[in-house]
Amino acid sequence: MTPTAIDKLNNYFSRFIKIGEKEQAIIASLFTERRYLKGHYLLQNGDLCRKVSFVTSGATKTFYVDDSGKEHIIMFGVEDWWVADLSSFITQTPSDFNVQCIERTEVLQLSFEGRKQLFQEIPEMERFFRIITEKAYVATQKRIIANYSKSAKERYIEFCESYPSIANRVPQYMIASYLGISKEFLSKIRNQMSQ
Amino acid sequence: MTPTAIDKLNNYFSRFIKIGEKEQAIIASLFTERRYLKGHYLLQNGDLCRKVSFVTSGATKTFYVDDSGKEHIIMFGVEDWWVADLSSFITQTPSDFNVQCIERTEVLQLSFEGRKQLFQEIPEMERFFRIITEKAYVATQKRIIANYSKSAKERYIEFCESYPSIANRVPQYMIASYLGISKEFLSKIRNQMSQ
DNA sequence: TACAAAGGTTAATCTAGTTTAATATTATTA
DNA sequence: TAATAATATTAAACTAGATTAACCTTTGTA
Repeated sequence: MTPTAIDKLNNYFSRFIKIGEKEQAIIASLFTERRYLKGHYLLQNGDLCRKVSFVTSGATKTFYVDDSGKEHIIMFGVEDWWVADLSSFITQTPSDFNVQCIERTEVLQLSFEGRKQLFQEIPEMERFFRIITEKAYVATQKRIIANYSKSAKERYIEFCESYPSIANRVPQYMIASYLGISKEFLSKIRNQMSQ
Repeated sequence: MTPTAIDKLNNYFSRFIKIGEKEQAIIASLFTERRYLKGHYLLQNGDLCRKVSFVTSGATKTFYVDDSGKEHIIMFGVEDWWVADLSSFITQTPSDFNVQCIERTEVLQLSFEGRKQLFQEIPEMERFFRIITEKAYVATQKRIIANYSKSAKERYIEFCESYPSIANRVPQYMIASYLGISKEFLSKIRNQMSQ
Protein backbone atom coordinates (compact mmCIF):
# COMPACT_ATOMS: atom_id res chain seq x y z
CA MET A 1 0.00 0.00 0.00
CA THR A 2 1.46 3.37 -0.98
CA PRO A 3 1.86 5.75 1.93
CA THR A 4 -0.49 8.71 2.28
CA ALA A 5 0.80 12.26 2.65
CA ILE A 6 0.35 12.15 6.39
CA ASP A 7 2.23 8.83 6.57
CA LYS A 8 5.14 10.47 4.81
CA LEU A 9 5.15 13.33 7.30
CA ASN A 10 5.03 10.94 10.26
CA ASN A 11 7.88 8.91 8.77
CA TYR A 12 9.88 12.06 8.30
CA PHE A 13 9.37 13.26 11.86
CA SER A 14 10.07 9.84 13.31
CA ARG A 15 13.55 9.89 11.81
CA PHE A 16 14.31 12.53 14.47
CA ILE A 17 11.63 12.35 17.19
CA LYS A 18 9.57 9.59 18.85
CA ILE A 19 6.16 9.76 17.23
CA GLY A 20 3.54 7.74 19.15
CA GLU A 21 -0.22 7.62 18.78
CA LYS A 22 -0.66 10.81 20.74
CA GLU A 23 1.82 12.72 18.58
CA GLN A 24 0.28 11.34 15.39
CA ALA A 25 -3.10 12.64 16.46
CA ILE A 26 -1.71 16.09 17.21
CA ILE A 27 0.11 16.23 13.87
CA ALA A 28 -2.97 15.08 11.97
CA SER A 29 -5.06 17.77 13.64
CA LEU A 30 -2.63 20.60 12.86
CA PHE A 31 -1.55 19.88 9.28
CA THR A 32 -3.82 20.32 6.26
CA GLU A 33 -3.36 18.46 3.01
CA ARG A 34 -3.36 20.42 -0.23
CA ARG A 35 -2.74 19.65 -3.89
CA TYR A 36 -1.58 22.08 -6.54
CA LEU A 37 -1.36 21.78 -10.31
CA LYS A 38 1.77 22.57 -12.29
CA GLY A 39 2.14 26.34 -12.56
CA HIS A 40 0.04 27.09 -9.49
CA TYR A 41 1.37 29.22 -6.67
CA LEU A 42 1.69 28.31 -2.99
CA LEU A 43 2.70 31.92 -2.35
CA GLN A 44 2.92 35.07 -4.46
CA ASN A 45 4.97 38.10 -3.54
CA GLY A 46 2.90 40.65 -1.66
CA ASP A 47 0.94 37.88 0.07
CA LEU A 48 1.42 37.10 3.72
CA CYS A 49 3.07 33.72 4.14
CA ARG A 50 0.57 32.17 6.55
CA LYS A 51 1.86 28.62 6.53
CA VAL A 52 4.90 26.46 6.01
CA SER A 53 4.44 23.59 3.58
CA PHE A 54 5.97 20.14 3.81
CA VAL A 55 6.24 18.67 0.30
CA THR A 56 5.08 15.05 0.10
CA SER A 57 5.26 14.80 -3.71
CA GLY A 58 6.03 17.00 -6.71
CA ALA A 59 8.41 19.93 -6.95
CA THR A 60 8.36 23.68 -6.33
CA LYS A 61 10.61 26.64 -7.01
CA THR A 62 10.96 29.60 -4.68
CA PHE A 63 11.99 32.71 -6.56
CA TYR A 64 12.43 36.43 -6.34
CA VAL A 65 11.59 38.84 -9.16
CA ASP A 66 14.02 41.76 -9.24
CA ASP A 67 13.34 45.37 -10.27
CA SER A 68 14.13 44.59 -13.90
CA GLY A 69 11.62 41.73 -13.92
CA LYS A 70 14.18 38.95 -13.85
CA GLU A 71 13.49 35.76 -11.87
CA HIS A 72 16.07 34.50 -9.37
CA ILE A 73 15.48 31.02 -8.00
CA ILE A 74 16.33 30.82 -4.30
CA MET A 75 15.58 27.15 -3.78
CA PHE A 76 13.77 24.12 -5.09
CA GLY A 77 11.43 22.05 -2.95
CA VAL A 78 10.93 18.33 -3.46
CA GLU A 79 9.76 15.39 -1.31
CA ASP A 80 10.59 15.90 2.39
CA TRP A 81 11.50 19.55 2.03
CA TRP A 82 9.88 22.48 3.80
CA VAL A 83 8.94 25.47 1.69
CA ALA A 84 7.86 28.94 2.78
CA ASP A 85 9.10 32.51 2.83
CA LEU A 86 10.43 32.23 6.35
CA SER A 87 10.97 35.97 6.60
CA SER A 88 7.32 36.65 5.84
CA PHE A 89 6.15 33.75 7.99
CA ILE A 90 8.03 34.71 11.15
CA THR A 91 7.35 38.43 10.93
CA GLN A 92 3.90 38.07 9.34
CA THR A 93 4.72 40.80 6.80
CA PRO A 94 4.19 40.65 2.99
CA SER A 95 6.40 38.22 1.14
CA ASP A 96 9.11 39.16 -1.38
CA PHE A 97 9.15 35.63 -2.74
CA ASN A 98 7.01 33.43 -4.92
CA VAL A 99 6.59 29.71 -4.49
CA GLN A 100 5.34 28.03 -7.65
CA CYS A 101 4.82 24.39 -8.55
CA ILE A 102 6.94 23.08 -11.40
CA GLU A 103 5.07 19.78 -11.21
CA ARG A 104 1.75 18.67 -9.80
CA THR A 105 2.51 18.96 -6.09
CA GLU A 106 1.08 17.68 -2.83
CA VAL A 107 1.87 19.37 0.46
CA LEU A 108 0.91 19.34 4.12
CA GLN A 109 0.54 22.81 5.53
CA LEU A 110 1.05 24.16 9.03
CA SER A 111 -0.18 27.61 9.96
CA PHE A 112 1.64 30.13 12.14
CA GLU A 113 -0.76 29.45 15.03
CA GLY A 114 -0.60 25.72 14.30
CA ARG A 115 3.15 25.75 14.66
CA LYS A 116 2.90 27.54 18.01
CA GLN A 117 0.47 24.90 19.18
CA LEU A 118 2.70 22.12 17.87
CA PHE A 119 5.60 23.50 19.95
CA GLN A 120 3.36 23.65 23.02
CA GLU A 121 1.94 20.18 22.69
CA ILE A 122 5.13 18.44 21.57
CA PRO A 123 8.01 20.36 23.14
CA GLU A 124 10.65 18.34 21.25
CA MET A 125 9.30 19.97 18.08
CA GLU A 126 10.76 23.27 19.22
CA ARG A 127 14.16 21.60 19.32
CA PHE A 128 13.52 19.87 16.01
CA PHE A 129 12.68 23.13 14.22
CA ARG A 130 15.71 24.80 15.77
CA ILE A 131 17.90 22.05 14.36
CA ILE A 132 16.47 22.06 10.83
CA THR A 133 16.75 25.85 10.77
CA GLU A 134 20.39 25.61 11.84
CA LYS A 135 20.99 23.18 9.00
CA ALA A 136 19.24 25.43 6.51
CA TYR A 137 21.32 28.36 7.73
CA VAL A 138 24.55 26.40 7.30
CA ALA A 139 23.55 25.33 3.77
CA THR A 140 22.80 28.93 2.81
CA GLN A 141 26.12 30.08 4.19
CA LYS A 142 27.89 27.41 2.14
CA ARG A 143 26.12 28.68 -0.93
CA ILE A 144 27.41 32.21 -0.36
CA ILE A 145 30.96 30.88 -0.10
CA ALA A 146 30.57 28.83 -3.25
CA ASN A 147 29.31 31.91 -5.10
CA TYR A 148 32.36 33.89 -4.02
CA SER A 149 35.06 31.30 -4.40
CA LYS A 150 34.03 29.05 -7.27
CA SER A 151 33.43 29.46 -10.98
CA ALA A 152 30.04 28.87 -12.56
CA LYS A 153 31.25 25.53 -13.90
CA GLU A 154 32.41 24.33 -10.49
CA ARG A 155 29.11 25.40 -8.95
CA TYR A 156 27.18 23.55 -11.62
CA ILE A 157 29.14 20.35 -11.05
CA GLU A 158 28.65 20.64 -7.29
CA PHE A 159 24.95 21.23 -7.73
CA CYS A 160 24.57 18.12 -9.89
CA GLU A 161 26.47 16.07 -7.33
CA SER A 162 24.63 17.44 -4.29
CA TYR A 163 21.12 17.32 -5.75
CA PRO A 164 21.09 14.75 -8.56
CA SER A 165 17.37 14.19 -8.11
CA ILE A 166 16.71 17.87 -8.73
CA ALA A 167 19.29 18.26 -11.51
CA ASN A 168 17.60 15.50 -13.51
CA ARG A 169 14.13 16.77 -12.92
CA VAL A 170 13.95 20.50 -13.49
CA PRO A 171 14.67 22.38 -16.74
CA GLN A 172 18.16 23.75 -17.21
CA TYR A 173 17.13 27.35 -17.42
CA MET A 174 15.90 27.02 -13.84
CA ILE A 175 19.18 25.49 -12.71
CA ALA A 176 20.97 28.41 -14.39
CA SER A 177 18.76 30.82 -12.45
CA TYR A 178 19.48 28.97 -9.20
CA LEU A 179 23.22 29.14 -9.92
CA GLY A 180 22.99 32.84 -10.71
CA ILE A 181 24.08 32.53 -14.36
CA SER A 182 22.35 32.92 -17.72
CA LYS A 183 20.86 29.87 -19.44
CA GLU A 184 23.11 30.53 -22.45
CA PHE A 185 26.20 30.37 -20.31
CA LEU A 186 25.08 27.15 -18.65
CA SER A 187 24.55 25.71 -22.11
CA LYS A 188 28.13 26.69 -23.00
CA ILE A 189 29.44 25.04 -19.82
CA ARG A 190 27.56 21.83 -20.57
CA ASN A 191 28.84 21.79 -24.14
CA GLN A 192 32.38 22.30 -22.85
CA MET A 193 31.94 19.50 -20.31
CA SER A 194 30.75 17.02 -22.92
CA GLN A 195 33.93 17.39 -25.01
CA MET B 1 29.30 52.22 36.52
CA THR B 2 30.11 50.60 33.20
CA PRO B 3 28.44 47.24 32.68
CA THR B 4 30.49 44.04 32.88
CA ALA B 5 30.47 41.48 30.08
CA ILE B 6 27.95 39.33 31.91
CA ASP B 7 25.69 42.37 32.50
CA LYS B 8 25.70 42.94 28.74
CA LEU B 9 24.70 39.34 28.11
CA ASN B 10 21.91 39.49 30.68
CA ASN B 11 20.66 42.75 29.17
CA TYR B 12 20.70 41.17 25.76
CA PHE B 13 18.75 38.09 26.84
CA SER B 14 16.25 40.13 28.81
CA ARG B 15 15.24 41.99 25.65
CA PHE B 16 13.62 38.67 24.65
CA ILE B 17 13.21 36.48 27.75
CA LYS B 18 12.43 37.08 31.44
CA ILE B 19 15.76 36.85 33.24
CA GLY B 20 15.36 36.57 37.03
CA GLU B 21 17.93 35.75 39.72
CA LYS B 22 17.70 32.05 38.99
CA GLU B 23 18.32 32.51 35.27
CA GLN B 24 21.19 34.92 35.94
CA ALA B 25 22.86 32.30 38.09
CA ILE B 26 22.48 29.62 35.43
CA ILE B 27 23.84 31.93 32.73
CA ALA B 28 26.77 32.98 34.90
CA SER B 29 27.63 29.34 35.55
CA LEU B 30 27.56 28.30 31.88
CA PHE B 31 29.30 31.18 30.10
CA THR B 32 33.03 31.85 30.36
CA GLU B 33 34.58 35.25 29.80
CA ARG B 34 37.53 35.53 27.44
CA ARG B 35 39.60 38.35 26.00
CA TYR B 36 41.55 38.30 22.76
CA LEU B 37 44.07 40.71 21.29
CA LYS B 38 43.84 42.11 17.78
CA GLY B 39 44.91 39.45 15.28
CA HIS B 40 44.18 36.53 17.60
CA TYR B 41 41.93 33.71 16.54
CA LEU B 42 38.78 32.45 18.24
CA LEU B 43 38.75 29.61 15.73
CA GLN B 44 41.08 28.40 12.98
CA ASN B 45 40.03 26.14 10.15
CA GLY B 46 40.66 22.50 10.95
CA ASP B 47 39.79 23.11 14.62
CA LEU B 48 36.60 21.82 16.12
CA CYS B 49 34.27 24.69 16.98
CA ARG B 50 33.62 23.81 20.61
CA LYS B 51 31.77 26.96 21.66
CA VAL B 52 29.66 29.81 20.44
CA SER B 53 30.89 33.26 21.44
CA PHE B 54 28.76 36.27 22.34
CA VAL B 55 30.74 39.43 21.59
CA THR B 56 30.53 42.02 24.39
CA SER B 57 33.15 44.39 22.92
CA GLY B 58 35.51 44.57 19.96
CA ALA B 59 35.08 43.14 16.47
CA THR B 60 35.76 39.89 14.66
CA LYS B 61 35.75 38.64 11.08
CA THR B 62 34.69 35.14 10.07
CA PHE B 63 36.35 34.09 6.84
CA TYR B 64 37.01 31.22 4.53
CA VAL B 65 40.30 30.69 2.69
CA ASP B 66 39.73 29.19 -0.77
CA ASP B 67 41.96 26.77 -2.69
CA SER B 68 43.90 29.63 -4.26
CA GLY B 69 44.61 31.11 -0.82
CA LYS B 70 42.17 33.99 -1.10
CA GLU B 71 40.21 35.15 1.97
CA HIS B 72 36.44 35.48 1.76
CA ILE B 73 34.76 37.24 4.68
CA ILE B 74 31.47 35.59 5.61
CA MET B 75 30.47 37.93 8.43
CA PHE B 76 31.67 40.46 10.93
CA GLY B 77 30.93 40.17 14.64
CA VAL B 78 30.52 43.20 16.89
CA GLU B 79 28.80 43.91 20.22
CA ASP B 80 25.72 41.72 20.79
CA TRP B 81 26.50 39.34 17.92
CA TRP B 82 27.06 35.63 18.16
CA VAL B 83 30.05 34.18 16.36
CA ALA B 84 30.94 30.56 15.63
CA ASP B 85 31.19 28.15 12.74
CA LEU B 86 27.71 26.80 13.29
CA SER B 87 28.30 23.93 10.90
CA SER B 88 31.29 22.72 12.90
CA PHE B 89 29.58 23.43 16.21
CA ILE B 90 26.40 21.49 15.52
CA THR B 91 28.05 18.52 13.84
CA GLN B 92 31.26 18.64 15.95
CA THR B 93 33.40 18.21 12.83
CA PRO B 94 36.46 20.30 11.82
CA SER B 95 35.76 23.87 10.84
CA ASP B 96 36.22 25.34 7.35
CA PHE B 97 36.15 28.85 8.77
CA ASN B 98 38.43 31.13 10.72
CA VAL B 99 37.28 33.65 13.29
CA GLN B 100 39.86 36.34 13.91
CA CYS B 101 39.77 39.52 15.99
CA ILE B 102 40.17 42.74 14.04
CA GLU B 103 40.21 44.64 17.34
CA ARG B 104 40.89 43.73 20.96
CA THR B 105 37.80 41.67 21.68
CA GLU B 106 35.91 40.43 24.72
CA VAL B 107 33.50 37.51 24.48
CA LEU B 108 31.40 35.20 26.61
CA GLN B 109 31.62 31.61 25.48
CA LEU B 110 29.14 28.78 25.72
CA SER B 111 30.22 25.20 25.04
CA PHE B 112 28.27 22.57 23.14
CA GLU B 113 27.43 20.78 26.42
CA GLY B 114 26.77 24.11 28.10
CA ARG B 115 24.22 25.01 25.47
CA LYS B 116 22.44 21.69 25.95
CA GLN B 117 22.29 22.36 29.66
CA LEU B 118 21.06 25.90 29.07
CA PHE B 119 18.17 24.53 27.00
CA GLN B 120 17.35 22.03 29.73
CA GLU B 121 17.44 24.47 32.60
CA ILE B 122 15.79 27.39 30.79
CA PRO B 123 13.43 25.87 28.20
CA GLU B 124 12.60 29.28 26.66
CA MET B 125 16.23 29.40 25.52
CA GLU B 126 15.48 26.63 23.05
CA ARG B 127 12.84 28.88 21.55
CA PHE B 128 15.13 31.89 21.69
CA PHE B 129 17.92 30.13 19.80
CA ARG B 130 15.44 28.86 17.22
CA ILE B 131 14.29 32.42 16.62
CA ILE B 132 17.76 33.96 16.29
CA THR B 133 18.75 31.16 13.93
CA GLU B 134 15.65 31.81 11.82
CA LYS B 135 16.65 35.47 11.63
CA ALA B 136 20.21 34.60 10.69
CA TYR B 137 18.90 32.27 8.00
CA VAL B 138 16.65 34.96 6.57
CA ALA B 139 19.53 37.47 6.53
CA THR B 140 21.76 35.01 4.69
CA GLN B 141 19.04 34.30 2.15
CA LYS B 142 18.66 38.05 1.55
CA ARG B 143 22.38 38.26 0.93
CA ILE B 144 22.20 35.58 -1.75
CA ILE B 145 19.43 37.50 -3.51
CA ALA B 146 21.37 40.76 -3.30
CA ASN B 147 24.39 39.03 -4.83
CA TYR B 148 22.31 37.80 -7.74
CA SER B 149 20.16 40.80 -8.42
CA LYS B 150 22.21 43.87 -7.51
CA SER B 151 25.42 45.47 -8.75
CA ALA B 152 28.48 45.77 -6.55
CA LYS B 153 27.75 49.48 -6.08
CA GLU B 154 24.21 48.85 -4.91
CA ARG B 155 25.42 46.17 -2.51
CA TYR B 156 28.03 48.52 -1.11
CA ILE B 157 25.47 51.27 -0.52
CA GLU B 158 23.11 48.79 1.14
CA PHE B 159 25.88 47.49 3.34
CA CYS B 160 26.80 50.99 4.53
CA GLU B 161 23.16 51.72 5.29
CA SER B 162 22.48 48.42 7.04
CA TYR B 163 25.66 48.28 9.10
CA PRO B 164 26.99 51.84 9.47
CA SER B 165 28.79 50.91 12.68
CA ILE B 166 30.72 48.20 10.85
CA ALA B 167 31.28 50.21 7.66
CA ASN B 168 33.00 52.97 9.65
CA ARG B 169 35.06 50.61 11.73
CA VAL B 170 36.67 48.00 9.53
CA PRO B 171 39.16 48.57 6.68
CA GLN B 172 37.76 48.79 3.19
CA TYR B 173 39.57 45.80 1.83
CA MET B 174 37.61 43.70 4.33
CA ILE B 175 34.32 45.25 3.22
CA ALA B 176 35.30 44.43 -0.37
CA SER B 177 35.94 40.84 0.65
CA TYR B 178 32.57 40.67 2.43
CA LEU B 179 30.85 42.06 -0.67
CA GLY B 180 32.66 39.56 -2.90
CA ILE B 181 34.55 42.15 -4.96
CA SER B 182 38.21 43.20 -5.23
CA LYS B 183 39.47 46.09 -3.10
CA GLU B 184 40.48 47.92 -6.29
CA PHE B 185 36.96 47.79 -7.63
CA LEU B 186 35.51 49.02 -4.33
CA SER B 187 37.95 51.90 -4.49
CA LYS B 188 36.68 52.72 -7.98
CA ILE B 189 33.08 52.61 -6.77
CA ARG B 190 33.86 54.96 -3.89
CA ASN B 191 35.66 57.36 -6.19
CA GLN B 192 32.70 57.32 -8.55
CA MET B 193 30.29 57.93 -5.66
CA SER B 194 32.21 60.95 -4.40
CA GLN B 195 31.92 62.79 -7.73
C1' DT C 1 0.49 13.94 -37.98
C1' DA C 2 1.29 18.38 -37.60
C1' DC C 3 1.95 22.35 -35.26
C1' DA C 4 2.43 25.18 -31.16
C1' DA C 5 4.82 25.89 -27.07
C1' DA C 6 8.54 25.03 -24.11
C1' DG C 7 13.17 24.16 -23.62
C1' DG C 8 18.01 24.25 -25.42
C1' DT C 9 22.04 25.75 -28.37
C1' DT C 10 25.23 28.76 -30.94
C1' DA C 11 27.77 32.76 -31.98
C1' DA C 12 28.87 37.73 -32.00
C1' DT C 13 29.25 41.60 -29.25
C1' DC C 14 29.53 43.80 -24.94
C1' DT C 15 30.51 44.91 -19.83
C1' DA C 16 31.08 44.47 -14.85
C1' DG C 17 34.48 43.31 -12.33
C1' DT C 18 39.55 41.09 -11.97
C1' DT C 19 44.45 41.26 -12.20
C1' DT C 20 48.73 43.34 -12.07
C1' DA C 21 51.65 46.71 -10.85
C1' DA C 22 52.94 51.09 -9.50
C1' DT C 23 52.08 54.92 -6.39
C1' DA C 24 49.83 57.47 -2.50
C1' DT C 25 48.23 57.97 2.10
C1' DT C 26 47.68 56.93 6.92
C1' DA C 27 48.90 54.74 11.20
C1' DT C 28 52.25 52.75 14.42
C1' DT C 29 56.14 52.41 16.71
C1' DA C 30 61.37 52.84 17.42
C1' DT D 1 60.77 62.37 13.69
C1' DA D 2 61.90 58.95 10.66
C1' DA D 3 60.88 54.62 9.12
C1' DT D 4 58.11 50.75 8.48
C1' DA D 5 53.81 48.46 7.96
C1' DA D 6 49.11 48.71 6.81
C1' DT D 7 45.68 50.63 3.97
C1' DA D 8 43.95 52.94 -0.20
C1' DT D 9 44.07 54.68 -5.04
C1' DT D 10 44.84 54.72 -10.04
C1' DA D 11 45.20 52.98 -14.57
C1' DA D 12 45.95 49.54 -18.27
C1' DA D 13 45.10 45.08 -19.91
C1' DC D 14 42.23 41.22 -19.43
C1' DT D 15 38.28 37.67 -18.65
C1' DA D 16 34.10 35.41 -16.94
C1' DG D 17 29.87 35.74 -17.86
C1' DA D 18 25.74 38.77 -19.88
C1' DT D 19 23.01 40.10 -23.74
C1' DT D 20 20.94 39.74 -28.10
C1' DA D 21 19.15 37.37 -31.65
C1' DA D 22 18.64 33.63 -34.56
C1' DC D 23 17.89 28.83 -34.85
C1' DC D 24 17.29 24.04 -33.38
C1' DT D 25 14.97 20.13 -30.68
C1' DT D 26 11.62 18.02 -27.93
C1' DT D 27 7.08 17.46 -26.08
C1' DG D 28 2.32 17.75 -25.67
C1' DT D 29 -1.94 17.85 -27.71
C1' DA D 30 -5.61 19.16 -31.56
